[in-house]
Order: sequence, then C-alpha cells, then structure tokens
Amino acid sequence: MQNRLTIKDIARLSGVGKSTVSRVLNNESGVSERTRERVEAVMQQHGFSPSRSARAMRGQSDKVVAIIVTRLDSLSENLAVQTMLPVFYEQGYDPIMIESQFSPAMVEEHLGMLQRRNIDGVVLFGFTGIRAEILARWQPSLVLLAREAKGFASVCYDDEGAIQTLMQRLYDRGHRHISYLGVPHHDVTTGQRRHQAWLTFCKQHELATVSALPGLTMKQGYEHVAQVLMPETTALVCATDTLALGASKYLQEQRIESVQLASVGNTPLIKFLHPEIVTVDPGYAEAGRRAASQLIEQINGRSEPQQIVIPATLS
Amino acid sequence: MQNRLTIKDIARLSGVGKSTVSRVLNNESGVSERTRERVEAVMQQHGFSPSRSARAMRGQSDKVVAIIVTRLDSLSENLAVQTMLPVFYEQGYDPIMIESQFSPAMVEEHLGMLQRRNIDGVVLFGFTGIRAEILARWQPSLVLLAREAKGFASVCYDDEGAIQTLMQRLYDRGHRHISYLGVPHHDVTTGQRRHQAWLTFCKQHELATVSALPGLTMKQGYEHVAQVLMPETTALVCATDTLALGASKYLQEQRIESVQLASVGNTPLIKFLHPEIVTVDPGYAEAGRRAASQLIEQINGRSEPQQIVIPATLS
DNA sequence: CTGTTAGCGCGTTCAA
DNA sequence: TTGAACGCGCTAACAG
Repeated sequence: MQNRLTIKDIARLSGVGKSTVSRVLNNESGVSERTRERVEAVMQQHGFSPSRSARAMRGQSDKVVAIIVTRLDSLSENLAVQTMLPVFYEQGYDPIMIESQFSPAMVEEHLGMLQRRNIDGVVLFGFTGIRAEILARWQPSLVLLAREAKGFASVCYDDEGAIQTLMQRLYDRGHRHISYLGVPHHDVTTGQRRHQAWLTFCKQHELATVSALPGLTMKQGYEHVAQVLMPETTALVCATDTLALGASKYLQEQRIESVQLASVGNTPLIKFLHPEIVTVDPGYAEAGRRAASQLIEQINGRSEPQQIVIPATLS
Repeated sequence: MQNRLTIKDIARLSGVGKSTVSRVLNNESGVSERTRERVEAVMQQHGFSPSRSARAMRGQSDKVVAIIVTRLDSLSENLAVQTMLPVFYEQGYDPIMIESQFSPAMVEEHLGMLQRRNIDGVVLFGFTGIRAEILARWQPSLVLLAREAKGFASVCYDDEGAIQTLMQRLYDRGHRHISYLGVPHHDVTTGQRRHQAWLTFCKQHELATVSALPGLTMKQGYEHVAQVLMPETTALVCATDTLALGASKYLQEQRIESVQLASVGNTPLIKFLHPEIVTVDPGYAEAGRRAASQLIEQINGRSEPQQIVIPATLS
C-alpha cells in the first residue's frame, strides 16, 4: 500500500548503488565484506524486504506453488499437506490450495489457470484421467502424490509393504480368515496394488480370499462389509481408514466383536475413535515433506523428476 | 517460462498502440467499439493473459489473499474454506493457506510475513490472543471468522440461535434434564456464548443446569461426559460436533442408549457416523462464501468492515 | 569491487 | 479516440 522502501532507498541510505544492494540481496559474490555488512545493516534496520512482483517480473518466477487436493477434508491428504506447508514457507514459496473434488475436468481447468498465471510448480494429489498432453507441459514442475506416471516425479506410499505388514501382523496373531475391503482397480495404488498385495499374501499362506472393492467412502465401507463377513471370518483388512470407519460402524451396530479390524492409514480420528483397529502408517507426514522439497528442487533445476516411495511403518 | 506474449505483441498484431490494449484489458472507456473488438479477438486467438507480476508492480496488488485456519483438519473450518475457495478464484484471487495450530505467536509471525509480501487480504479463523497493534494494520483487509472484534469485519455463527433451536427441539420432544458439554469461556463464541445461551434456556424453563466445559477436542469430550451424566439425564447438548463425537464414543462403550445427543455443527462425518444426533447447521458453507466476498469488497474499497452473522438452520 | 545503464510488462500521463 | 513516452522495483550487462 504505502510507500515501502525500495532498493533505491537502501542504496541511498547506505551510500552505494542499486546494483550493489541487489547483489547483497541475492548473495552474489563480488561484494566486499565491509560494503555487504553495511548494506545488510541498513536493510535490517529498516526492515526492508524486496518487492516480490518486481523480482518476479525479472526472474520469471513469482515463487508460488499450487497444491491440488482431491478434497479439503480428506484425512490422509490433510496429514501430508500439514507437513508440506512449512517446507514451502521456509523456502519462500506461497502455497495456494485447490480442491479437485475428483473431477478431471476441474483439474484441467485449474491447471490451465495456473499456467496462465505462470505458477512455479504443482503438487497434484492422487489423480488419474487427466489427458497426457495437458500434464506434459507440467512435467518439469509437477509432483504427483499417491500416484505415479512415467516421466513424472511422484511420491507414493508403499502399498504392498503396508498391506503385507498388516497381514503378517494378523497372521502372527493367529488369524486365518482375513477378508478384504478395498477400492476398485481403476485406482491403481489404493485400489489395485493394495488388493493385489492382499491376494498375494493370501495365496502364499493358502488363505481363502473374500473381498469387495466398493470405493473409498465411509458409506461404501458401511454398506459392503456384510458381503465379506463369513461365519468363519476373524479379521478384516481395509484399504483405507475411511473404509475402516464405515466398516466399524456396521460392526458396532451389529454388535459384532469377533472381527479384528485393520487398515492402512493412521489418522488421528481413527486412532481416537477406534484404537483397537490395527493400523500401519503409510508415512503421510514424510510424504508431504518429501513432495514439497522434491518440487522445490525441480523448480530450481537441482533435481530431475524422481519417483519416491515412502516406507510404511507399523503404528 | 518461455516467451509469453505481452501487450506489446498484441498491440503489434492488432495494429494499435500498447496503451489501447491496456485500456481494453481493463475495460476502460474511451476505446471505439471496432478497435475493442479487434483487440479482444486477437487476445482470444492467442490466448493472451497479462502478466500478474507486472500488473502487481504498477497497481500495488498481486491479488493474493491468505486463509489462516486453526487446523487443516478442522471439520467445521473445512466446510467454510470449501465454499471460500471458488469465490476467490472466480474473482482472480490466489488463496494461500496457513495453519495456525492455535498458536498466537505463529499467527503473528505469519501476519508479518504476509505484510512483507504485500498480500491483499486475510481471512483469519477463530482466534484470540493476538496483540491489537499487530491486528490493527490489517483492519481494512481482514475478515475474522467465528470471532468478532470491534472495528473489524467478521463473519460469525449465530451461537445463541443455534443453541436455542437445539434446546427447543429437545424440550419439545419432552426432555427436561438436558446436560451441556462445552468449551471454556475464554473462547467467547463457541465457549461463552453457547454456554450462556444454554443457561438462559434452562433458566427460562426451570431446568437443572448440569454442565462441563472441558475444551474442544474429542478426547476432552470423551473424558468429561461422565461428569454431566446424572441418573435423570435424558439429553446432552454439545457445543461442537467434535465434542459430540467424543461423548458419543463414551456412550457407546457404556452401552448407554437412553441419552439423546445434540450438537452444533452438521459435518458430513457426524451425519454419517451418528445420524441419530440432533444437529443444527451453523451455516459453515454460507459463512465461507460471505467471508470471501466481504474480503474482496473491502479490498476493492467497495465496503467498510462489517459484522455479519449467519443464521443457524435445523438440519 | 562497484556504479551506471537498459530493459522486464504493464498502467498512466500527456499530446496529438 | 489513440499512441508515445515515462516509470514502477528489480536484475543483468557493461563500464569504470
């Protein structure tokens, strides 16, 4: 708003030229210690901070990144975003948030907007169905979360590991009839991989395979548990804790206490409501941190797009 | 990144001067219909969009606003933010998100950063304990949510109305022993007002007043319900649905089915997990929309800071 | 090592 | 009604 001071002012106040101030500002070499210190002192004293827009105009980067979540109230995505924000802020990036509501059209529209705005980078949460040509332009400055795609940077959870850990734990506790409640295979990670890992474990240990893949809402969990509860079932693995919440509601209502629930994802909500559920932590917090720093590295050209997998830990 | 075209290019391509393009861009008067149409056609055709940073540098506004939530995973705040985002995007504002974690120090620090960045405005969620002199500088471009302060714009929920509605409903259903589980009074809105409204209703109808004000976490709800459950208690009003979730967990565990729960806040989670709970909708969605548009109006100088109250509706 | 100069893309005079 | 010139705050190229 009002007359903020500029490098010109700082220059005048410290008796040097504009460009020297600029050099100090950007930690460039070629400035004597004495001058640098003097200039820095003046900047401190006046609480000077350079105009973002002016820098952006020269440098082609306004230091803004976008985080596109599927839903603001996704428990798991929240945990990742929570650790992501501080990283961005520390590095001077402004993170703007966008909700995709699982709509590819909406994502494409937003990506278009982001491009027109010349945004620096994007973190895109678990998403499929976006046209390749749209995504392609973002290849150097995009990090996918919980999804991977050839040539793109991504941070994924160890779906197989998570399910294996869960199954092994249940198996060790003596369970031999472990049903599965999951997500359809068009969701490659949460859907296909987790289901497949469960199938594999069952095969290896010669267990019967009773499963359903209704989707990822609580309601779907609630409505479809019954399908996978056989008389002999003693445990149920859920692909997500949201599903587990739905399932657990059903079990409570039916007063079924003989079934051990287990799920991927240890959100605070489920830990509180149902501490008896066995969970593995897919590493949401770590995933957020990694995604943010990976994106920043890419933006600065310090790293090529990489595929990162976060190990799951029993919780 | 690469050579985006500028107004200069558009000017050349449409055979006019830069300033004419600028005028068209800003819908200024003083441009003939023919020229305007021609220029607009060229802009359309080349998908031109002006550089944000360049405009910002001239106009002192980069069209960025900040939304400071207490927690990313707050159920109620999520609902408000969800309706807020589209409003900002429609008006060309980039909403950046910040989590305060209920820490006044953190908010002050972030406000400082936002000021250095020359942000246009801030939506600040339910917060007290920030020094007045800090907040003062933001007075023209700040909207408080779920909190009010003299001289500041705010969007609040109708705490009294919500509780009254709830109580009346319970009373009509024949309940005469209605306990209360709430939040300490240092939280003026969710704490004091709701509690006071409950007290008032009880006085008017000569009901006994059994209550506890543990805080606003589920855990606190869970741990303190017992205190307010008398043998004669038939209903329990909770100040927030988070508290209600905690309380309800306790009731389930104790197999207590004789107590009707009621709470302020109809988040999808509680509607699904406990549809039997009587809830009022404080109007989260509407609050988000109003807050966003109020902020934009203020930024553009089209409105003075106002105090808005959203009516509660039975849900 | 440092100051001077020239733009970046846009809005805003001021003449024409 | 329009265009040319200037400057916003900053960085980069070039002098000194």
